[in-house]
Amino acid sequence: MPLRRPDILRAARELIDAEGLDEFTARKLATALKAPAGELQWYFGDRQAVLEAIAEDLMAGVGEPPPAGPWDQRLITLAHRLRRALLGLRDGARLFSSTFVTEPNTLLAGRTGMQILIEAGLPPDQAGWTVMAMTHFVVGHVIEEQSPRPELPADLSGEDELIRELAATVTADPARRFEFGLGLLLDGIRRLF
Amino acid sequence: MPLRRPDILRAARELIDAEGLDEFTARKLATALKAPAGELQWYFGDRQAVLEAIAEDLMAGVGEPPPAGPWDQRLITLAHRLRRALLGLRDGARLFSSTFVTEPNTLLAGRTGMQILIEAGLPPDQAGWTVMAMTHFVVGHVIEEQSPRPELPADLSGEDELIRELAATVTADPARRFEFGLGLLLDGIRRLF
DNA sequence: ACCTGAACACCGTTCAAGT
DNA sequence: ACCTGAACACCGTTCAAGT
Repeated sequence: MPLRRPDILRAARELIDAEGLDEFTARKLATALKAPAGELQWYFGDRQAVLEAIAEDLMAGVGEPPPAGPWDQRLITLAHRLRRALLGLRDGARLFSSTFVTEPNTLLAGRTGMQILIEAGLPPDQAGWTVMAMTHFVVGHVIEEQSPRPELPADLSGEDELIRELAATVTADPARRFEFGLGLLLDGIRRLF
Repeated sequence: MPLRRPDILRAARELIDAEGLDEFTARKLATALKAPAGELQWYFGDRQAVLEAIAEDLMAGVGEPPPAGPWDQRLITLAHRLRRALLGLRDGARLFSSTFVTEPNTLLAGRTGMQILIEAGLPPDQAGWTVMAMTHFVVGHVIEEQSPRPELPADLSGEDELIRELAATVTADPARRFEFGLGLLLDGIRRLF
C-alpha cells in the first residue's frame, strides 16, 4: 500500500504540532508512517518539499472571496483568516515564511486581496504592494506570537520605566495587539483613496 | 589560546553569509576556527546560543536615539536602521525572527521606538503596540526580501490578469515596496494623535 | 517498474580521559 | 580547573540490490 499524500501531510503536521518545527525530521516522519527511511524522498522529494506542501495546505480557504461588503471589512477578514491559518499549526508562521510557494491556495490568497483593493478603486500596483505589506505584518506578528519567549525576570523593578512598559507590551494579549496593528495599517490604506 | 567571543561570532557570520542559515552547523564553525568539535558547547553553549548572540549583535546601533526632528521622521529612521541591520547578514531576518533576545542592543531598539512615540504624546501602551507592529512589518518584509524565490515561469500569458500583477509586485524593487508599506503604517500611526 | 534498506557523509552534544 | 577528542545517538539522502 503506497503512502498517500494526505496521510504523509497529516502525519507531518501531527509531528510538528507535537514537537515543534525544529524537531521535525524526515526520519521521524518515516517512522510515524511505518515506512523505511528513504521512502519520503522516493514519493515526495526532500524535507523542504514536505514543508512547502504543508505551507500550501495551510493556505486552504484563506483566499476564498470574503462576503460582499465594504472593501476594508473584506480586507480585514482576509487578514484574520491568514492569521488563523498560520496559528493552525505550531510554528506555522515560521514554516510559512521559510517557503516561497507558488501553488493555487497561496496564490489565491494574494490574488483575492488584490481583487478587493482593485474593485475598491486602487491601481493594480498599489493594490499588490498593499497586500504584500499587510501579509508581512501578519506573518511577522504570528511568528512573534508563536515563538516561545524566555521567562522574563519576574522582578523588573531595577529596570527603567520604558523597559517595564516594553515588557508589558510583549506580554499583552496577542489577539488585541494584532487588532491594533492591523487597525494602523488599515487607517493608512484608507488614506490611499 | 582560548577562542574569543568576537572571533567565534565573526566566523559564524562569515559562514552564514557564504552558505546560508540552513547550511550553518556548529561543526563547520568549529572547523573554521580550527577547534575541536565540542569546543563550541564548552565556550558558548549550544548552536542556538550562537544564533542568539548573532541576533543581538545585528541590533548594535539600531536603538541609538535618532537625530532630533519630527517624531515620524525619527521613527522612519529607526525602521530603516532595523531593515539595514537585518539585511546585513544573509538570512538575517529569518535568524532574528527565530530568536527572542532580551539583551541590551535588542531591548534598546524597542525602547527607543517607544520613547520617540511617548515624547510625541502617545500613551505608553499604544507606543509599545505601535513599535511592535512596525517591527513585525519590517521583519516580515525582510524575511520575504531575503528569501530565495523560485524562478517564476517566464511565460505568464496563460495566467489571469491579477496573477500577472501579483508576479509583478513580487519582482518589484524591495526598497520601494518597503517604503510604500512603511508609509501606510506611518499614515495609520499619525491618525493616533 | 517500483520499492527498500543498507550505507554514506554528515549532524549536535556529552563526558571520560587527559593536562 | 580547564580542555579535548572519541563516542553516542542521531540526521538527510542516495542508490545498489531486490521484487
